Order: sequence, then structure tokens, then C-alpha cells
Amino acid sequence: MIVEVALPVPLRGGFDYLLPEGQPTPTPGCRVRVPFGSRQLSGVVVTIKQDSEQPTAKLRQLSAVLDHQPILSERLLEWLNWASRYYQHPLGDVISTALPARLRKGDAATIQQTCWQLTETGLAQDSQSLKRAPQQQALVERLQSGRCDARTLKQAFSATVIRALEEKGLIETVEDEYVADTDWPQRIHICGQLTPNLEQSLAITAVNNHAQGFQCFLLEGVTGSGKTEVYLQTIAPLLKQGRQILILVPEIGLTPQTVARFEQRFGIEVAVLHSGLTDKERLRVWQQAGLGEVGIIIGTRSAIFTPLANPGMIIVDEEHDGSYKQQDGWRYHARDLAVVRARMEKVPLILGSATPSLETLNNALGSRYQHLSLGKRAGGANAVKHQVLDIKGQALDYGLAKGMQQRIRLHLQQGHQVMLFINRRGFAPALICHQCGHVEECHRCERSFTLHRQLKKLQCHHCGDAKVVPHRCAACGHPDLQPVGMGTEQLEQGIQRIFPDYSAMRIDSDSARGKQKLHGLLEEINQGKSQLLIGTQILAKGHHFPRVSLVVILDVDSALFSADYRAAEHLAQLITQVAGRAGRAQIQGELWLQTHNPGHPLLQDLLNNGYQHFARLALKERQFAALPPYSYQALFRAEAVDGNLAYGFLEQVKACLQPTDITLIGPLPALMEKRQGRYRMQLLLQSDKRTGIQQWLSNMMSNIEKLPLANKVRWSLDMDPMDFT
DNA sequence: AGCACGCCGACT
DNA sequence: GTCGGCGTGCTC
Repeated sequence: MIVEVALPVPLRGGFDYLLPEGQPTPTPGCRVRVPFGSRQLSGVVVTIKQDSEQPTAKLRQLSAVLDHQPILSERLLEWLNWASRYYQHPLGDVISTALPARLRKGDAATIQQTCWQLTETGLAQDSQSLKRAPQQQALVERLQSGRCDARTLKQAFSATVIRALEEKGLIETVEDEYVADTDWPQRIHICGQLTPNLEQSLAITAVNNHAQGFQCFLLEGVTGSGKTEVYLQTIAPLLKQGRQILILVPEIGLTPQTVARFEQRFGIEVAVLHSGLTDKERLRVWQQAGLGEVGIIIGTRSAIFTPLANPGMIIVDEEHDGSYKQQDGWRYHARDLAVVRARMEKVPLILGSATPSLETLNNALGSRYQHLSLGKRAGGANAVKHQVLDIKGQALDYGLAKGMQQRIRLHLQQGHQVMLFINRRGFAPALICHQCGHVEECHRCERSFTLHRQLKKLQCHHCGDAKVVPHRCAACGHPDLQPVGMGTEQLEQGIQRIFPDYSAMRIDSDSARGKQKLHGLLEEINQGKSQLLIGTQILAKGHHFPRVSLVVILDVDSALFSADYRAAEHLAQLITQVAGRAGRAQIQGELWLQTHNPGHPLLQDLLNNGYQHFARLALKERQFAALPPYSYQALFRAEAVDGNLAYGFLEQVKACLQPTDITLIGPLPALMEKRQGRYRMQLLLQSDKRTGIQQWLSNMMSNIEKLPLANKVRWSLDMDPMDFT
């Protein structure tokens, strides 16, 4: 008997071990301890087989079996196996990321609990002898039918009765396996349900009609259109059947209010998984969910790995949010994993967003997902006015045009707050003519060149072509060529100089490190402590700023001409989200965009026709350029102190390839060429068929690992890359 | 990823 | 003489 074990090491494939004589065979999904080189590791059994490809002499014996029952169900194990193959990431590492830290370390997976049982004297005793103590008699009679856990017994009998019997030596405590408490469905009390409008009703009915099997839904609804109400009403019947609901939310969206809304509606406790939990708390939620003790689990990215005893539905809220993609180690996408998991669990999946990702929208338009729309904005809040400021040829102070400064001053004088956005995501400066707005483009691809200052050249991240930095604009001949977005870096220091009478506050992921800290800062903003708010994406997500009347997005062009082809999509999502958040109630909100290209078709479409229309146009562009979701990508990243090594490694990878139906771009410098003293390079694989990339990679990964430079550089593979920095 | 092995330089 | 620096190679 051979046991194949997945171990948390960055090595592909399982490791085979012999089962010691007399040891009961563990089932797949059980943890085991095994000798590995000079150390002992715990891993998870993936298969039991008759023979091994390894010579038997090389095999070592299993040291111990840690679980009697598998900690991963067959279905979950199958899902993780699929994920390992899809992401080309070692199974042991995949399983290890999916498990709570405590289980990784070898803690007991089962919950122990204290039980009361009759002692030997208690068993021998005739209960009639307790006739004068009817409570005690009843307790003994109860235990005659078997032991009972301390918690339940305490509810039925007083502590005095229990103590008395213990002192008489008739009952004793014993540690026993925990009996799950799964009567939450009976405790459900629906409270505060709203009457759905027509669109909500249609959405609820559509989901209910498919609630018993797999079906993917895109619930597209603007801010305030009542997506949450649709979630609440579609999960109600499932919860009553005792089926569990797993809800994923973006990192920033997991607030006490979100949780409270679900708890209030159903009157049951909601289990929450977020980064603030201790390992012990996290394990507890994992166990409770796996035992079926909780009906609703809300969590961020990694909550997708929560086991469910009786799954009913998965919801991914704000599905376009970038925080669903893990950005180091195993670079999984929780939304994509959710789709596969829902299919395997045979449950419906709702992807909700006001600004769906183009990937999801494409699936909905292609009828792979059912498309549900909520258009009406409840409450009729004032629409935010969108306006564009052409900054061609204008003098800029720290990235702000003079006219914009006046506008800002006006709003400040009225006692309102002003929010300034710097969009640094996927930042890759293009070279723009400040006089005419012309952007240097690659002639082959009709896409903007990216300026790499260190290499002193322009590089096309679409085809890999490069050229020297020109000194004059190719369109108007003017020498005023500038990297897009230049100057905005100094905005934080400069803004105080332009508006010395007002206080400015910067909010980004650094200044808001830690959950509490962000909430504290937001509190301060809404109290009006600062009038000028400078921030990035983080300000746009899920917060309301009633005192803000003017929002300015400074460097729209850096998104329109980024080498990251998703930058325009993200800008559109940002603009739409911001518009939904600022200037509520009495204050008329204004949104201003600074650009050299007011006529840019994507920008115009977004402003005139809204996100839904923009998204469809952007999809057409992607299709035309054969970019995702009309093609599939995988990205090799390599970094090293010596940039030539990183480049050399990717060249070797490239040489492994017999280009058939895969296009290779690179090796190219990453959009952020250097980080922490290391040069970073990338090699992009692209194909119009997913299987092409899959097949080539599964054949080649072991060869790539053996390349001479493979252990000289830090490298990784990113399936469906979202970020090219 | 760890961890051992191994081969060179500066210390009680 | 030894302690320890981190390059190389292996782990069923």
C-alpha cells in the first residue's frame, strides 16, 4: 500500500510513502506526518495506490496519521487539484494556502468537548435510591441513555444538581468528540424585509428558479439600486432549508454594517472571516462551517476555501474588485475559483457589481452567465455632474491646472470638501505632447509606447518593439514632450502651498495601514477635519462622503495610455464608483477630469453613455486587439539584483517554446522595472485558446524548473495576470 | 522552501 | 585549530 502525500514545498507532484505494518490506511484528505529529507513535515493524503513510480527502496515510511476523518472532503480536494493544474502551482502549496494556519501546523481538526457520563458506581446505582432528589434522579436517568455534553446538560439542570451528583461519585466528566449544533435553520426569523421593485423581483425570481443547481448570475446594479436586498431575498429560502451561504466581499467592504445587515434580517449569527482574526478564531469558523453550524459565512478572498457541510449558494460582491486576486505565492483569483467551486458543489453563484469586470460582462453577454440588471437608483439622489478639463498647453502646478485650482477654491470657500484622485494603479508613463496631446504610439499595434527612463527608451508592451526617446512631437513638432502624469507625485507636498488656509489629508494604503486606522481616518474626514483629501483607489471603495462636493481625477491620461490594457477599465470603474459616493443629499456633486485628450472615444463614451455602454465598447476594443477576455494570458515574472540574469532566464524559458498557437511577448521590463534593488522582467504568453497555454505549461513546467538560471533568479508564473507592475 | 554539506576567511 | 559566511543540491 502506497500513500501519496501533498507537502507544503514548492515542488511539483506528490510524494509517495509506505504505510507501516498495522497502521490503518488513511483516506484521502487526512493529514499525515512524514519524514522529508532531514525534517518532519505534515501534509495531506491525496491518493492511496498499489504501486509507485519511484523505486521501492527510495520510499520511506509514514510517521503518523493525524486525522481519523478527512479534513478536506473529496469534492474540495478535487477542486484544489483542479486549481493546482489550472494555476500550474504545486498541489501541496495550494492545499496549504487553503487550510487555516492551525491545521497547517498540525492542530487537532476536531473540536473536543467536555461531556458528563455515569461513573461505574453511577451505572450500578439504582436510580430509585435518589427518590428524594427528583432533579438528581432525572439527571441520572438522562445519562443512562448515554453521555451528554456539558453545555446542553447545564441548560437542563442546575449547577447544584450536577455538583451534588459529582460529589456522590455518580457522574464524571470525560473529553469527547464535539456534537455539532445545527438547529440554526429553526432559529431564522425574517425581519425588516423590503418590498422589491420590479427589477429586483425579476432578479429574485430568476435566481430562485435555478436555486437547486449550478448557474452563474451577473447581478449588475448601480450603487444604491438594492443589490443587497436581492442577495437577502434569494438566500432566504435556501437558509430555511438549512443550506449554507458563502459571501465574498472585497477587503475594504467587510464592515460591521455589512455583517449586521445579514444578522438583522435573519436573526442568526453570521460567521466572519477577515484578516483581523487570530489563527484560533479562524480555525473555529472553518470548523463550524464544515460542521454545518453556521448558515452565513462572510469573508474576504481566502474565505473561498471555507468548507461547507451543506452548501446553498455562493455570492461574490463587487466581483470586479482587484482584491480578489492574490498577488503573491499562489496567485489565485477568488472569483474564478468561486465559479468552479459552485459548479462542483452544484449551487448557484451570484456575481454582483455596479461596474462588472469585462471578463464577467463578456460571460454574461455570451449567455454563459445569466444577466440580471438593476437600473433604478433608490432614493433619487442627485446625479453627479461629470466635466472634462482640457489641459493641453496649460501651466500645471503639481499636476493641477490653474482653472482647476480656482474651481477647488470655490468649493472650499463654500465650506465643502474636495477630493483629489491620483490614479497610480498600473502606472506606466506614456510620452505625451503637452501642446497637442499627441501620444507616441507603436505603429504596428496602435498602442502607446511606455517610457522606461532607466533604459532610456520607449517600449511597446503589446508587441515588444522598442525605440529611442524622441525629442519632438511627431504630430506638431513641439519639443514639449512629457511623461503622462508627471508632477502628480509632488501633489501631496504642493497642495498645501497652493491652499495654505485649508488642511490637506492623504489617504492611501500606506497611511491607512490597518483596518481601524482607515475607519478612524474616514471618521475624521466626515467630521470635516480636513478639507482637501488626496487619495488613490482606497477612497473610492464603499465609503460615503456627504461633505465632498468636488472630485478631481488628475491624471486621466495615464489610464488612457497605459501599457496595462486594463487601466481604462479600472478608471471607468473608479469614476463610476466615485460618482455614486460623493455629493449626496442637498449638495450637488461635481466630478472633473483633467486630460489632454477630451475627445478620447472611451472617455467620451463613459461620460455620455455610462459604464454599461462604455464596457461594451471597451470589450469591442479588446476583441479587436485580441486581448482578454478574447484571449488567455499567462505571465512569467523574474527578478534579480542583476537584471541580465532575470532577462536571461526568461530568454531560456522562451527558447523552450515551440511557438504553435501561443504568442510570446518579451522578455520585457516590468512596468515597475526595479523594486527593492531588484530588476524585474516579464515574459507574456498569449493564446486565443486556453487549452493551448495549459497544455504547453503542464508539459514544460518541470523543464523550466530545471533551467540553469532557474535557481539564480526569483521567478513565478501568474495565470490570468491582472497587474503588470 | 528548508536544511545539510562543503569549502574558504578571521577569531578564542 | 574552530566558528561561521552563504553557494549548491536534494527532498518520496
